[in-house]
Amino acid sequence: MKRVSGNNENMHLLVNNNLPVDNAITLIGNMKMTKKEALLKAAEDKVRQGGYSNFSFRELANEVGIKSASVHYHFPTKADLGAELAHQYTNSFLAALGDPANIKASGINPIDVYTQLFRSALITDDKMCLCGLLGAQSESLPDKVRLEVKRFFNENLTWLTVAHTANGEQDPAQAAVVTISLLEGAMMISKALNDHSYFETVTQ
Amino acid sequence: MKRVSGNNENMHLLVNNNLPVDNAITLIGNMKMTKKEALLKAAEDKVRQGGYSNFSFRELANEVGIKSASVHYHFPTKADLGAELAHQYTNSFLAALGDPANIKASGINPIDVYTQLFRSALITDDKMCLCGLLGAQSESLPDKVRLEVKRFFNENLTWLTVAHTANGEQDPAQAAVVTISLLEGAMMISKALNDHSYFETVTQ
DNA sequence: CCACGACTACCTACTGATAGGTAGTTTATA
DNA sequence: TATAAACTACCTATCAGTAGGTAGTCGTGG
Repeated sequence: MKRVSGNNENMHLLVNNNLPVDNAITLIGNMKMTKKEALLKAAEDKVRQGGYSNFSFRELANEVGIKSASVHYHFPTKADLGAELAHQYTNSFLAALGDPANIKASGINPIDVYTQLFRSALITDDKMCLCGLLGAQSESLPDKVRLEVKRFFNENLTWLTVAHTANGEQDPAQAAVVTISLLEGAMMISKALNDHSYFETVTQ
Repeated sequence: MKRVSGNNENMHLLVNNNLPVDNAITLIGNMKMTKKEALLKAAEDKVRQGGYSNFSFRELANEVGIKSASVHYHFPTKADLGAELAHQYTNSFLAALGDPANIKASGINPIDVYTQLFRSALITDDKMCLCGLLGAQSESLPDKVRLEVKRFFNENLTWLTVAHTANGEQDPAQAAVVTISLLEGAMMISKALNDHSYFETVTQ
């Protein structure tokens, strides 16, 4: 097992990352992360390809190099893993967006920033939006996962409404729903037809 | 087992439906259908709620009143069932749409007809578009299923391009992608937030 | 008589989950 | 400073349940 004892350098690193000081740190694809982080990353890939049932504890465990039973140490149930995954995805997404008012103040259209984040999710990763896919299969999700997916869309609609307000739209709330619908739909079609140019066509 | 022998009335019915004359006819929810049709209907409900992995042969068999092994008589593999499901869904969808030129000629905007078909899919059934959900999880589908999903979107884009051309749009191909993106996206958000009013907001 | 549409009876693989255990680390206490 | 208690991050072994799929059987209708 790879363990890193708490010397001065990586003590600093660990504290900055809010990690338990003695957590096992593993190298996964040149990225330092805890097993828990690695599990979430592996799960994200699977879910963004095929939805909630497209990952299993065994698969994730194999990919990060532990046993499936040990995954239950980090996430008591599959629903817990799914909920935490959606929660962190939403947080990262919002963090990457930044504050729409600040963006507007710096002379940039926040809707372009929003569109660009969707674009990079599709182009860089070649995968669907995690919460888009989960939202579509909302009916079959465990409650706590569905709740986190709802949070994603509510937070996004709030952000977009502020952005459209800053842009002086006459109906910013409606514009927000239209924007997110268009982007999620364009993503879906690009994935279904395996051709990213559909996304570009829509966002032009 | 409920069987209806081929008397004169339903002989007529069967021939009109292109069914093998001696197929076992079952009453499922006041609807006369063969076991095969009933299996497809049951699968459609499941898939439109949770995607391709949201149905199993055992579940379908229970719902139509046969054994899971017997499902293999109608559909050798799960992929065969999924592909035929998507194929028939596409055909029904296109048939319900009709000819965009004829619609336009009768003084109706074909895009309104298209929107209305999506609306009734969402409102009447309270479910996602089958191929929308499958398209989002395209990466994890068996080849023959993915191919049928592609066909759905290609046929829809063709229909919409003709419709927008009839409407005199300057870029009918782009308008087609925008229309389907908007509707699939609005469906996704309405399902995720469990509120059909988002669909109405977008289509206004 | 024979094909159709079921059936019984399996199989192997995999699912999420649990119980109980271990080596090492940290913290509290006396 | 020594020791006890608690915690971390795993492990092995096992469970009952379910997945899709196969082989072979059989009654009924045309």
